[in-house]
Amino acid sequence: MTGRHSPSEAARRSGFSLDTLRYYEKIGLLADVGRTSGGRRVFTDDDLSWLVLFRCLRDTGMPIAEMCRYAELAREGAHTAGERRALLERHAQRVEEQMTLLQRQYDHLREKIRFYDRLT
Amino acid sequence: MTGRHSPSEAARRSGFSLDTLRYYEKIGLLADVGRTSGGRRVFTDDDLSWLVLFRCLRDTGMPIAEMCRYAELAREGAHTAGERRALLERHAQRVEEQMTLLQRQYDHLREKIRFYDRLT
DNA sequence: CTTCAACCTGGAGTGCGCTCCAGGTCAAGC
DNA sequence: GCTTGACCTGGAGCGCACTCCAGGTTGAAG
Repeated sequence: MTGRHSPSEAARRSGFSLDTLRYYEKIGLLADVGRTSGGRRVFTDDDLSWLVLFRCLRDTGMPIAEMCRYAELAREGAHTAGERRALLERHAQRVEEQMTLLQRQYDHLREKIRFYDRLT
Repeated sequence: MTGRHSPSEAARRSGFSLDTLRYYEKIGLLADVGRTSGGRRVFTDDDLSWLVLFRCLRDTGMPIAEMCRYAELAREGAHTAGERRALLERHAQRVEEQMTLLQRQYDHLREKIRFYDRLT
């Protein structure tokens, strides 16, 4: 149940590269990653969940500094839950704006393509 | 009718900074920008249309190199219209994928926020 | 026991897209 | 004529998020 995953598996399942996983650990985004006796990383299911969240946040354009802030809050304990929620909510609102803009510019783009179609 | 616009106006209307406008000219994205006798840039309505298009392409994540390619094709004349259309179509398809991913990750994010709501 | 792919570390390098700066020029309003 | 703010050039610098590298270690399979 409590799965133990190799670096390459964590990379495959999260969509991050091995270098990125190491980088995320180095900057303190991913803390306390376990090791085998030989020094190799072991990712728990919990680590995997964090990576999936990071994937979500990165894909929606959150800067790494803000993900660090979120992770830090989580490490501070349950009493930061409100602040964490607020951070995510603010981000979600930015994403909504981003989606609106993207849709609008996509429409412009399609319009432009139709212009070429009328040309032929 | 054939408007002549100052750099600051072009910046305001396109959403690019003055430095970015100069940069776009330097790399050849925006070609043949007019000058006053004193050496100041004068942007035509046509230049403005290009800037609006670049704004659209940038907002949808097209790399500058690809915008250069597009602009170059346009300069080559009408016989490149098909290739230009294809370039925009490929880009539009990438944007669609981007929108799908963004929507999916936004849903995850909202789910995560609901998790905090159930906590209180 | 050997092999070899996966993994390790610290640190340097990369690509992108601007952004800033110094040191000057231009032109509209007083 | 003077001031002042917008503008000019060439080139350096920056922030972000990785990505790559050298040189070494580990551990499962045969």
